[in-house]
Amino acid sequence: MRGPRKTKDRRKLLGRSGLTYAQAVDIQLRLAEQIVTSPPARALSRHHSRSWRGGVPARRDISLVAGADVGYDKARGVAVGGMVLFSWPGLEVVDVAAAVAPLDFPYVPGLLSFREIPALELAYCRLAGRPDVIFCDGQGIAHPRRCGLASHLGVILAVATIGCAKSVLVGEYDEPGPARGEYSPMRHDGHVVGAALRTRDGVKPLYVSPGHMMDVETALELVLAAGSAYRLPEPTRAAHSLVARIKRRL
DNA sequence: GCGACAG
DNA sequence: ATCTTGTCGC
Repeated sequence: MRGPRKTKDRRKLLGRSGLTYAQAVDIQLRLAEQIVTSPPARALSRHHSRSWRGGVPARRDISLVAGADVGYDKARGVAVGGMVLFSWPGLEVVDVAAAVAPLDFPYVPGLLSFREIPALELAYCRLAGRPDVIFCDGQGIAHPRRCGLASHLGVILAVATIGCAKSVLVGEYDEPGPARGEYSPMRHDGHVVGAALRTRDGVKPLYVSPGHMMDVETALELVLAAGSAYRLPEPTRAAHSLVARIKRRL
């Protein structure tokens, strides 16, 4: 017997999660119905409450943001979740939190959230403050069932989220222009589910999609305002390095 | 049946 | 994601 055995049995339990593929899919379908597609406190901000401080757009409805990421320790069979809290729009680190959780769910395309959310939820609870928006490493609604990691996390935590993926899961798009800020919509099933955004000149685009309490335009605006030195927004980048740091200490 | 497939 | 140093390019 050789080659990667597929998880074709939708009735077979996935890892030690106690969930079958079919059950996980049902959960996503229910979560997707709870996704709010408009940004938080929209009436208070929007075009008029915007001001500029240090070149970063400020919004009255956002004073704290967070970056989230997860890393794995295959040997120990655990997932390390990390969250970094930032002031907004100043982008100063306010707090960091990490958590280790058992890795009981396998990596299955389309079901990533079940594998990473346990560690993220725990790290979130350990955070000193409550972010108004969380930048996640993965898809939001740019997902087969409109329930990627960012959407799933946003709904269960009741927090606005944005999916910042390094590669595509689903959706078609035209290559955006080469300059930072240029983007092109990603479509799936006849819907715009996100956008391929050039966060740095001449670099591979970042795939941005709304998670929860978010829309594409606001997501793009916030991602661009959350960093310009690297392809990934600062919050997500900080969370990634935090996780890497924690993993070494194990 | 043949590819594609977040992290 | 993870295994891993140096190296080619702007």
